[in-house]
Amino acid sequence: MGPGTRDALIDAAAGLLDEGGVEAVTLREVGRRVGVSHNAPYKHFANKETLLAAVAARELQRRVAIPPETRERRPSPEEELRATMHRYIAWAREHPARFKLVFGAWSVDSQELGTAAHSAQAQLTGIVTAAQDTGALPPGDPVRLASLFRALAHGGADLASAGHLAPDGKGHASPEQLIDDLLGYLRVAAEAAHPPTSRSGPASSTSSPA
Amino acid sequence: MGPGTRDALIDAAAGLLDEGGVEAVTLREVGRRVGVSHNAPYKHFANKETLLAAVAARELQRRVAIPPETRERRPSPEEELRATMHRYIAWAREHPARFKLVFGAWSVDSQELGTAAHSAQAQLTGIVTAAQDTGALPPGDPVRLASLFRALAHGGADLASAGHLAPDGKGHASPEQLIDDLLGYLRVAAEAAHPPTSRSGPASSTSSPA
DNA sequence: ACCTGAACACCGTTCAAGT
DNA sequence: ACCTGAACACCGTTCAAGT
Repeated sequence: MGPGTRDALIDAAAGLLDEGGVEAVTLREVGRRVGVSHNAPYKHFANKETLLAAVAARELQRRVAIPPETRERRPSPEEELRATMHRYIAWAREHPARFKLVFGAWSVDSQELGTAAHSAQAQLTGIVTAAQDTGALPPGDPVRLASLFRALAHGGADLASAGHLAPDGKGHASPEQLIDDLLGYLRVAAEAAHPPTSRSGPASSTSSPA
Repeated sequence: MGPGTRDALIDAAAGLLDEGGVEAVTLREVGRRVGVSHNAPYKHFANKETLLAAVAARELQRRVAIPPETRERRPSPEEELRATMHRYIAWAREHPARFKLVFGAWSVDSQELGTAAHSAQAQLTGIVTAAQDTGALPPGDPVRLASLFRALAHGGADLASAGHLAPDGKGHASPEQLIDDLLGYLRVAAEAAHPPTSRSGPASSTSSPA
């Protein structure tokens, strides 16, 4: 069997996606690239949407399971949060078609997609909780705070990729800058919420988990 | 001529867009609804994308020029900003296909689309500046602060419309709540930036324009 | 269990005409 | 100036076969 026709089909679809966007992904061209007939894909996927869902699931799984080497030790949870959001934005900018596919409406509900998304969500929430413990973020529901970052990064990346962020062509506000701005405001808000002058030493000392 | 074939084509395309998303907009079905042949649209638009751009431009123009009656006097610029962002989110939720079309990549660069977008941007920046004057928002570049709100509202609406915001089906964070959260954090940051205890009376007194 | 070839209904777009 | 009808190349999907 060798590489497996199914994986080859997913590979070909992903390649077409990167080259020409989702509308360039054609079952006939996918079959052509793999070297099978134009309807061989129907023996592995129910239809075109199911094949696209498989591409999205693979992309999301790869992103969640980033090799630990590249996740170098960050100096603080706040910097890890910043780096995670910047990575998210860079991914959206470098692979806009994959980004739109993964976060588009999933007509078919793939189990793979759901669990991968949930895993990414949990990972981010963990970083947010750690950043709250160091005083970089204000207290409160970490899931909600994580959603705030995720929505900002998502919207910034989407607007930027469509050219709707900078108003006059000036580099007036990159999505990365917006993330940095939010981190700055939240640090100020966190310090106002529980000032570090209260009783103990430096606020960045490790505290007990929430 | 009556209503004009061109406008009728745009109407039909908008109707199909609302009913079945962008992939339901077909030049042949548009012609069918208007009662002309399947390629009569080519006498009014260069191609399908140009017709879609006209639909997007009309939608954006309508949104920018909201009848002043509905823009009731808000008690403060902060509340006007909140209402503007909530309106944006409600629009995205009620008309997801129009939302995606307007903010998708514009392959054809329509002059109409550009100026309407610029006008919406300027309108939002004005509200932000007013909110800064009342001390509800921290000082700094108002264009950048407006981009922060716009990116958050956009991302929240997009994630919510695709079902990617609430992690467990719980109503854990609506886009509107995220906007409210951001407004709360920015108010705290604004008060920390220039505390109202400095010299003058209540911070909400009208000041000179920026 | 996997693949092929013909076929169907649908598209976007072009072109030669019509009035 | 606006519209029509035929035609072309392309799709997604189905079906009857093949091994």
